[in-house]
Amino acid sequence: MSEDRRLDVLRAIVEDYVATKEPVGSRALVERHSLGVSPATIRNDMAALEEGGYIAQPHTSAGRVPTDKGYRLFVDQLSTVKPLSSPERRAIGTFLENAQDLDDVVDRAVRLIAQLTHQVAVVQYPSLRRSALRHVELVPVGARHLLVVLITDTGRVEQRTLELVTDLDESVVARLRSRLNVSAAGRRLSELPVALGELTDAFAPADQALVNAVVAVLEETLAQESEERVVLAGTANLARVGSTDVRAIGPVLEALEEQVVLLRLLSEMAEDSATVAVRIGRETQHDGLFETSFVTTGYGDEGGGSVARIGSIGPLRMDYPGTMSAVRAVARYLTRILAQ
Amino acid sequence: MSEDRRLDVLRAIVEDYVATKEPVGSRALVERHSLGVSPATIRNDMAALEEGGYIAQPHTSAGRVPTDKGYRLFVDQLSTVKPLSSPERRAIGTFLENAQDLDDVVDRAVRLIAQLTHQVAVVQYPSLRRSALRHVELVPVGARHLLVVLITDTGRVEQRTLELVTDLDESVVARLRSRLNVSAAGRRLSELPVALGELTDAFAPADQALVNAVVAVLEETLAQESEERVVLAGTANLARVGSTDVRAIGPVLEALEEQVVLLRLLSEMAEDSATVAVRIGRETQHDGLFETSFVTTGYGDEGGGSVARIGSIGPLRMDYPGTMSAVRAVARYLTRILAQ
DNA sequence: CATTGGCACTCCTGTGCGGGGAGTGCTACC
DNA sequence: GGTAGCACTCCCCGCACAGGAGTGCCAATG
Repeated sequence: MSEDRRLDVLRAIVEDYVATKEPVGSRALVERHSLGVSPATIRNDMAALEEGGYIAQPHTSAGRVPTDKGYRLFVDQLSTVKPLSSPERRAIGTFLENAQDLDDVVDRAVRLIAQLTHQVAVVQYPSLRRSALRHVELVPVGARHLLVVLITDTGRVEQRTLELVTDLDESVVARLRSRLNVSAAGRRLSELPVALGELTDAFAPADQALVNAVVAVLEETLAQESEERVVLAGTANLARVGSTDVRAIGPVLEALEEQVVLLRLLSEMAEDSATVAVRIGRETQHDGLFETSFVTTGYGDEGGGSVARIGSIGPLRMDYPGTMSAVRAVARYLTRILAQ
Repeated sequence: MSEDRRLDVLRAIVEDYVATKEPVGSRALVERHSLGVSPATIRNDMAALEEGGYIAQPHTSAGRVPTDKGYRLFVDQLSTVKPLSSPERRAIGTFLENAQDLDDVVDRAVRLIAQLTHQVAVVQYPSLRRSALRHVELVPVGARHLLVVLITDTGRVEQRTLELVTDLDESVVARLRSRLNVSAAGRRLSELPVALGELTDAFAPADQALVNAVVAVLEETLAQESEERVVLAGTANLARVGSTDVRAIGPVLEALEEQVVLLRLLSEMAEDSATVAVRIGRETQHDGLFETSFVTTGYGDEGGGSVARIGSIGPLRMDYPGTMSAVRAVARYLTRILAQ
């Protein structure tokens, strides 16, 4: 029994099942793929694959369906990259080119992925900690409130309101503003604490409370993991005809609304060595996503690490090669756009 | 035949149908509500109600179900306000109190509505045009790009990038910034064009291009209807058990992703005279929402007009009184929070 | 004249049954 | 190892049938 053919059979099963959404039998397999052997032979291979846990049958005398393990093998070794069609490439380019600001870019990107993959798209905003600071603005609001606005090189804007115990002195605020921008601009947010450390000493004791409060807000803002934002699109694709029934999509929607779940997955996948990371079924480690797969990749590369991730979530029986190449293509364009 | 009782019957039908999700027959009606008459009498009333288009039967020999028109009558005349339980009130207060900034407030509010109504929640960001300007910031980015940041009194922050044909002169930028803030701060954005009109004259001819560009960006930003943002939560509630089947929720999700549809509805409903506006079924004028109802109300009152709207979308057979009071309660708290 | 009890009628729903078909596993054979 | 044949399993589909809920109508009544 040839080992190679057995893998061919697995690949054929995955492809057919993805295409037809129905368990695939030995006869259909030899008819649709020129394997050069008889159904009986395929049946032997299938028995071996089932023994190995790569495929399973929903019930006796039904065709076979890939298991999580089967998809995993397919993704790791059997799938070939599927290049996008040139109209698709062009569409990506023109669609993203015309964006106005960061919100717009993110919005367009997420819709684009949803449209290309016909699945749920996820785009993570550029991480605060990995961005560089462009500008800090302090805006007094009334006598005892100060609005702190951060602007990063990726175009992200964050704001915080600060409540003070003493009245504001506009000249102190102005000095602090210019100091902050001198010592902080251009730096990674993760390096900020060091840069801000000595700042306090430059001010009169009476004003140090203000300075410390502002510095604390800055540090707190960039430390907050929770400040990571993700945007979704294409959730309507979950309800496509022929998909699983209604009770299956409820838990998925719940999981997607729990941004915590998505953020955990995204950060875990950032550790993967592969450029395009894939989590299949139970690998997601989350109940609501046991029957879905998650394909992500980083964007906004800057000498190694990426600034955040984008991805697509779909059924176990998704078009892995197509999804992977779509996600990667959009990530490349995104990286290029953000570099400007 | 008493007209009053006929309305009682309609109310009972709506309430029972909402509670049981099943067509309600004449016998069940007399058993569950003490109407004091026999099923036969009720049947006569039902025939009249059906004649009037308020109820319908899915098929011969089934119970009756309210029509859009029936729900409308129920909402307009038959429902009584259902006050929230005091734990609910307290939960709203404490949940919203702890918000940090505008994004946080909006996020909490939308989740809160979703949780209270067990439906899809919608929160619209404070309208730019109806807000007052608190501060304008100009941040040079490189030599020929200028980041324009608007901060409103509702805490909303908007940004635009401006591309210039000449190099920036920092001193001109500084003068423009202070001028802008003097003449624009505290004003309604809708009044801005007037205030900005004469600004150009105060600058040297060489700098007027810059001034005009910035003014143009400001005007454009606040004119853009499309800049209205809405946030959703609770979409998983669409897939609750016992709800309509899977093909019914697809179109709804699509409609919800089309923010345009929501924005149109929200602005239409702002015209309604009632404080809490309701759109039932086909009244939404949108295919995807023909089997849903939309309950909204304004928040952030300022002498008449509200600053934006919040609402909840659910099935035709929703708990209208409960939804209406929940939405109204959250709006009140929101208004109070934003006033600070 | 509104109300009521009775009754025939309609139509949905659940269930059991049988045939057809797809697919498998096994065995004997090349 | 690969192949052909064959018996077996089990799903799916259509169908008939009984049960039941609910209605509409009619005649009787206060």
